[in-house]
Amino acid sequence: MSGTNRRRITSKELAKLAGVSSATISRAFSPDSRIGSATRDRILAVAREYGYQPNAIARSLNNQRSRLVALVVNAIGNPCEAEEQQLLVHRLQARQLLPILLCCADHSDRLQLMRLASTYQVDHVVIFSDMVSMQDAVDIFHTTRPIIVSFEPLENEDVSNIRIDGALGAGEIIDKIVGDGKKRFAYLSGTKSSWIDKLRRKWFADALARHGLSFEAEAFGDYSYDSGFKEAVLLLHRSKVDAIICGNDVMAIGARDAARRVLGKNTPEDIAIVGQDGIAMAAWDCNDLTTLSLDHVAFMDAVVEVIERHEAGDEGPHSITLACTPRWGSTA
Amino acid sequence: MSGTNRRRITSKELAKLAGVSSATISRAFSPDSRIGSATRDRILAVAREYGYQPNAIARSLNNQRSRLVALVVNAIGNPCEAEEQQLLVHRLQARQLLPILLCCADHSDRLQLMRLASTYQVDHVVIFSDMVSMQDAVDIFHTTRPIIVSFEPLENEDVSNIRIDGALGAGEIIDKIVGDGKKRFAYLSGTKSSWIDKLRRKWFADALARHGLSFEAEAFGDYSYDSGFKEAVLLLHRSKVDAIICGNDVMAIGARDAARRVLGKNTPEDIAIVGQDGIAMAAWDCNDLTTLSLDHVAFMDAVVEVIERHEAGDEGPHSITLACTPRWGSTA
DNA sequence: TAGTGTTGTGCAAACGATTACACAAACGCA
DNA sequence: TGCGTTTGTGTAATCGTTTGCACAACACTA
Repeated sequence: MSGTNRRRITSKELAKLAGVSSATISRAFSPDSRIGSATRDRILAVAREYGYQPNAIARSLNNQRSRLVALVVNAIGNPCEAEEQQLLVHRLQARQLLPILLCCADHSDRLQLMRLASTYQVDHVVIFSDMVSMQDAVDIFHTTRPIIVSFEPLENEDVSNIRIDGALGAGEIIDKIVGDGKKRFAYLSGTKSSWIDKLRRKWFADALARHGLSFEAEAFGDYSYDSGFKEAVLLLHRSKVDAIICGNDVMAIGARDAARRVLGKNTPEDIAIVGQDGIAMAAWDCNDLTTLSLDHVAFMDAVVEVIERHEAGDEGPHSITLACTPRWGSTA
Repeated sequence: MSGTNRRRITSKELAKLAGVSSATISRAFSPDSRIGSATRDRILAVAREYGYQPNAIARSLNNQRSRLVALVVNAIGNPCEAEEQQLLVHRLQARQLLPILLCCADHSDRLQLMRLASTYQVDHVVIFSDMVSMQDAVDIFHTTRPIIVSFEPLENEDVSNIRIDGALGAGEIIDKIVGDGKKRFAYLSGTKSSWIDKLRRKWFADALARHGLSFEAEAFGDYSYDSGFKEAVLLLHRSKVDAIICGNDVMAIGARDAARRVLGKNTPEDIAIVGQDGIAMAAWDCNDLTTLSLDHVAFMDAVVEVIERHEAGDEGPHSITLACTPRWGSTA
């Protein structure tokens, strides 16, 4: 049991040791199957002694269920995704499902990566990344119904989705800032290409429109602190805005630091700064960010609920909508 | 090709369609195997047409290599681990290895989780978590030689390891702080049980000893901002320390906020605060933390190097040591 | 032209489990 | 006692690949 035995013992070998057939070994490890309880106990004892565990690969081949889940994400380093992934991974583990992580950073070949994962016959696929197209996901994982995290109703009826809607929350935030006397807004995007980012921007743009306002300036970062900092400096040098809505919290913190350090502007008096995501860090004393926040726990609960329905055989497609709500901090 | 076909086509079926045997299909997908290039091209064309990809589960069963890697971590939410994992996942993906994430947060049954992963016949195991004992890891993954990230030379000769040594760097930091006139030090631990934390503490304690000093106070958090904040408040209320060494950067930021907000003490004049890890956030303008920093890129390069040696058949065990160096910020 | 490689392909046996089917033993009941 | 049911176990097929072996076709060489 202790020490390294290079080879793992197989059910057939264990069968010989326990004086039964390999079928009986298998039954000893399946909770509800016809087997004498004395036999099962004996087998489990012998199995423990020799460190036997059924080979999940062989089992998957036979069952046609791998109990693997592909998680397609942009980046782990991004705190927002990290928080969500943490929650999701725990929920999966509790259900004896193992997550395979696919990280779609810019340089990697996302499609090839997804194809590779799909050859492992994953039982479920959760797409968090807005860098892969829905159609690609459906094509590549054509045996599982993917679960897509989206920000608008989907026209494709082959995917289940979790939809996130921040229109109302964005409205509340804009109302407050306009009420405080700010008039000149800028939007600092997370990426140029992301359709998620475009939608988030639209929530705020629509809210501004109701006040007869619109974004006077735009900038594009990459969701990182550094890009938030740099773009905010450029933005504030070239236009006289008094409010910046940022694509995520991390960029908002960067923008806040830039305003304070480079231009000597304080929040919320001189300039209002708003984030999006509602990561834990936003609530830290040194940040205390006003942000359009998503309840990550509810979010991941929703994902797991859809997974469970799929597991139960009800492939839907299912759709769940979650609303974002403001977190009021001292930056706006 | 587009649209959802529930069932995946098998090599035998494709063989029929292409007018060859399934063995030939297999050979078409193995880079160097005896097969006519005309046949291969034809098969690949037909395969593309029907969306065929060899089943990795079946292949793994036959090959005895799954190309799966188990990553045993404490938590993804922790920025330090997230940064490292991000780097590692990319490197694995580039080598067509897929990571399975095992998250050892407090409540989950770590051993059962590792046993589950081991049934998937993972080719490699990387243990980042100090919540699992080395012996458990070796026992459970007895067919692969685990790679352990450790902070001291290991006596167990069955594991490869990456050893992290911060003794020198800690010395530099302590020298500087003592040189600045500070005399009363506290250590704010990440956890009570972690042996990693104990070793990190020792680096600083040894350095203090060379100045004839020692830690006057201790506190225990859980590596989170909130715990850093809370414990620092308690610590500063019950003792008159003028320097706090923290178990990680996030706690250091919490402690800094607590000192500033609750007690009105500024760094580095009133109190010196030091972190450990060297996460990206430490360098943000709003933090500018002095911290004992590890080069995460070099760290993950080392992990991958060991994996590659194992893949090449040289199971070592291998050991690589990395040193931590100070990052000088404005908090100490 | 016969002899020797070399190439390309198919057959069939693994890989390590699960499970439908068959069958013997044990049991319940009239 | 005899029949029907339940219980426990074994046999063998199956899941979808890979690969050693055999063999035919072809290309060289002498």
